[in-house]
Amino acid sequence: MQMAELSGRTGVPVPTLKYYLREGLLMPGVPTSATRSTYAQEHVERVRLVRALVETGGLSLASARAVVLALDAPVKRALDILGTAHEALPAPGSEHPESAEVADLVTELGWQVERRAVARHSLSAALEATAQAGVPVGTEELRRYARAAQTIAEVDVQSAAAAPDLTHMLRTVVVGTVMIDPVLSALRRLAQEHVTVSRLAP
Amino acid sequence: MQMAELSGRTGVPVPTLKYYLREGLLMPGVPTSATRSTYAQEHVERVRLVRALVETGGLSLASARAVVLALDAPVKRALDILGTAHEALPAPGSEHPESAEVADLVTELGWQVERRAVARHSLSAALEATAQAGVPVGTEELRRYARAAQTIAEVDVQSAAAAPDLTHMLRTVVVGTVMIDPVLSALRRLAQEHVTVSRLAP
DNA sequence: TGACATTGGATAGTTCCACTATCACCATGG
DNA sequence: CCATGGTGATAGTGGAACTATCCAATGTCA
Repeated sequence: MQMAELSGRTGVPVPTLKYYLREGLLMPGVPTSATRSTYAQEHVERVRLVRALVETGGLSLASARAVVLALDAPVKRALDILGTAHEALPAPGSEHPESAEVADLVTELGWQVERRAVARHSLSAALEATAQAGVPVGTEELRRYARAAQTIAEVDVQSAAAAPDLTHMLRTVVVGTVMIDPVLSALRRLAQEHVTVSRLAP
Repeated sequence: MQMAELSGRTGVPVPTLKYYLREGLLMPGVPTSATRSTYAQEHVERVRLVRALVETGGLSLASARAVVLALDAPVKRALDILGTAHEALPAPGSEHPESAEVADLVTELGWQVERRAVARHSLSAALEATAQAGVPVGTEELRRYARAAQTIAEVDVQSAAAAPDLTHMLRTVVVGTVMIDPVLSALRRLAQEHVTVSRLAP
């Protein structure tokens, strides 16, 4: 397969594929001559992955590149996978200091989370922003959200554990972490409607 | 308070405030002369809300405007609030057709959700994109995510129900729907680490 | 009173991102 | 053998979100 067919199968225009090549989002094909290369199924999958990350996951091209680079790197131990994944993913508010509220939450729930985990900063920043927006999250609500997040994480980890090898496991964790967020967001809105309707019109 | 002080209190530069004024994101102050207006606390709150929606919620300025317009409109019945909120919020993939998988999920869980609810399309699009990214969500996983989403939605609805009046209720629902997503995302990553660590190193 | 800063309103310019177009040159296949 | 399509390089486009400049009118303070 060469460029035109890759374009046809993915729905991405040729100039854009060239751009992705330049930007390191798509690995080069195998050159068959000075001016020709062929591409394989893995290129099709890569392009589809990039588009999914960008369009649905809301990543910038730069973040998408970090993700695919992480996927290409070899994996040593299962324990490293989550760290690699969370490093490769964009962490909004990573420069925000951790709030006491977050520290309390983590210890109170007995969660085993590194003191320097970026997600602590992200959570602090998100809570701060929510308060700035005029609708602060109460302690009790936060606790209930956290418990729901834990059941979600258990599903995540089980799915990842079902992967046949470490490479697939990394892929499941990285891609899942990015792509399931929109799924959860849509499910939440659906559930909001159900809960509201069943309360007001039982 | 005039423009310079509004800028000082919010940390937003004066030219940007003028821009927000032009774009209808910030309501005009009360003019005290041909070339001067004064701003009040509500303006400070509005600016902070807009910045929170844009920076943390990830909304475009256009979406943020739709949100603040919705907040300014009067509310008639509590039942309309969720509809108003979901209309004002951006719905990724709203043009995507609803998949059979989503229809099945909703009926199977007994969720009372309008046939034409946009969240159905958003969910279909998100699931499709996840599959395109090479990590499809299994039926069983989806069901478990959905149940977790329902507990989250119950917290959402309870928080909203605690509002003193319909205006505050609308505010809680709209802002909460946008701003809690990042909170949940961060909680999920924290929980992933906890679950992983307690599995691998019990 | 007069110097100076600030405001509102208008218009134009900048930066970044994600493409998209064009060009010159080359290789293959019918 | 030459039209078709590929390659790499360079340049251009369009949208979003600011940012800068200018102006005349108006406050503020020495």
